Amino acid sequence: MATDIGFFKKVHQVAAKIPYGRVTSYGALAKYLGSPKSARMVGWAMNASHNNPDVSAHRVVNRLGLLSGKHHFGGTNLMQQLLESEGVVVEENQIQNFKKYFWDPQKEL
DNA sequence: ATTCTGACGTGGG
DNA sequence: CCCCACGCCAGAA
Repeated sequence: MATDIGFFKKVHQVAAKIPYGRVTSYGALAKYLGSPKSARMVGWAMNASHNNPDVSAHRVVNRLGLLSGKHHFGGTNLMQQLLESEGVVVEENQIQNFKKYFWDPQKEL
């Protein structure tokens, strides 16, 4: 049923709305979904989002702006390249001016 | 069925 | 400042 939306699906739907050139954190998404302590699941959901072309998992990083999930992007610096191609500055696997690029679903959605 | 692990975050010592 | 433990849910062995 379409009403059977689980945590993963919710994550996918929100993640799919992350604007171009913006990033957010797993915790922020989790919090928006009503489970601030389920940040891990958000990351897990990203793993499942490989089937969802609408979900850009590379725009989701941990709360420090670290590309913690880059190892799941083909195993190379693909994630960083994608971000940089969107105008996001990434250095040492960490997003610079993270706060500036940060997209808060609670605030902007 | 049980156990462990995993793209995290917060809190306590 | 650093280290450890807990919570959360799903999937794999």
